[in-house]
Amino acid sequence: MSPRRQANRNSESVDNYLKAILALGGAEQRRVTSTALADHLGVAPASITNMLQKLAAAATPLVEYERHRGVQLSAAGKRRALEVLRHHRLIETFLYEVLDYPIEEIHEEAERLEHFISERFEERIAAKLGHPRIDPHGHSIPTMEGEMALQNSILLTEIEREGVFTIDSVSDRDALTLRQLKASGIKPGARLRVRKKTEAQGYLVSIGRSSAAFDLSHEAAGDIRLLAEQINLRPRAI
Amino acid sequence: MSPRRQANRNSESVDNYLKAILALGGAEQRRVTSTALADHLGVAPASITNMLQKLAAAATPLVEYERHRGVQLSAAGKRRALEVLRHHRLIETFLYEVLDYPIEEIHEEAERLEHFISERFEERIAAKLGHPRIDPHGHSIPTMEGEMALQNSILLTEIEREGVFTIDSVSDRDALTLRQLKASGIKPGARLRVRKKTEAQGYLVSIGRSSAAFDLSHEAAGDIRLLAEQINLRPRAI
DNA sequence: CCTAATATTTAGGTATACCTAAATCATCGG
DNA sequence: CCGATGATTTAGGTATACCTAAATATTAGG
Repeated sequence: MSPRRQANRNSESVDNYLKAILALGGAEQRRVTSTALADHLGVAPASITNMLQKLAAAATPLVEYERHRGVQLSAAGKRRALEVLRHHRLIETFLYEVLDYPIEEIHEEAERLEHFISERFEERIAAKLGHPRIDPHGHSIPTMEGEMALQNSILLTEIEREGVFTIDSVSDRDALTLRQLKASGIKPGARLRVRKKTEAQGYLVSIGRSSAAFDLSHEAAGDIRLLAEQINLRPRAI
Repeated sequence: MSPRRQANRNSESVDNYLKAILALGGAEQRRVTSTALADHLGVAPASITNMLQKLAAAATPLVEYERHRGVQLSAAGKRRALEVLRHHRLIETFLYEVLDYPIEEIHEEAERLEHFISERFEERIAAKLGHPRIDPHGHSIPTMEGEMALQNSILLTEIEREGVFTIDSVSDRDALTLRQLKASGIKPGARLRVRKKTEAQGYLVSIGRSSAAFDLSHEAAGDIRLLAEQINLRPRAI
């Protein structure tokens, strides 16, 4: 009857800090600055400092933190961050595959629910989906053991030469952008021809075999990753 | 990016107060005392008073409250309470039907998730389930418009005469009790023969056509409701 | 009708997770 | 190498939702 949750579970806020540190630190687990976290989480820098001090001082510290030197996840923190990320991506896959959500709506729902589902729920939806390794955005889903496949892909914004690529993933950062990209046929697995950079740091691209080209803003291009292995480079720069 | 939720949504705590007032006030919406709420929610009586004052003083009050005279839901409070109850029962049905949860585990999971699902999630699982009106415990599910069918059933503990009854619902109040009742074949739709009251306010009953009788504690009997229409009364008291 | 027991409320305190304003630290350019 | 700028932290404050202890209101029994 008590409204309290299990004492061993982190709060939603703590989960979000851990996820943010994981995301901003990248695969190499770089130290993350307070400012970057403040930006990412939409919280005042002073609040970040407070929370990091608390997370570092806990009985089992979730982060390693030194004043003015940024923060990294501890083993326990990384474990939880990956668990929440697994929840997020499994829920997204479930909403898309089982509940027929439009792809641009799965992120927001998963963002809320990821903190509250039980181990059993996680296990059941994973089983229902056949233990998927990739979510509908093309992102890899960490395993139950906290392993995550490295993303062998590069950002569209890092492309220096014209060519034809396979789209690896499209970020769920912004629902509107995602909806627009979907409408243009830009989704994981699709073929993308990069024609040239536009004056405003954007890209002129076309999809599949179509020759109809359109512009991608720099921001939208930053949401698109291309499969590194299948890159078909052309000799001249764009 | 902000960790905050929509400002118009109640907190988990508020939802739980509203649900408790709905449950304790019964179909007739009787006034509910602070003590009853304190008991039900596992919270100190002083905390109840505090919360009720806040709920009553809100811009759109969720309850009507007078010092020392108990509390009732306002129209807005009742609307939200029924929405949360609908969420609870739809989620329970979904966990049971789609995710193959054992019945004694659906309550706890639904209790957490009911506060966090969106309208879209609610609508999608309802559609997937064919807009069910009864949950796996035999409880009726409020409609999207906030209508709930009256339960035309009586508590086993109110039975005064021996007879054969159809089980209408079995409460999800306690997972252990529910598991034990399930193991004895006590579930909605089953036939229950009530033989006699035992010395300790319990009941001697048997299931289906079986003549094997067993004891139900008074507490367990309080979790079982019997279909009022189909009651087959015997002439003598038990 | 009055008092004792019980129910309820008031008062004051805690932890979480935010905030703003002010102070301090780090680093880069001259 | 030293000060200005920007990054970060400290200090002090807010709201939510709980708590305990003390005060007060209600009700029921004699």
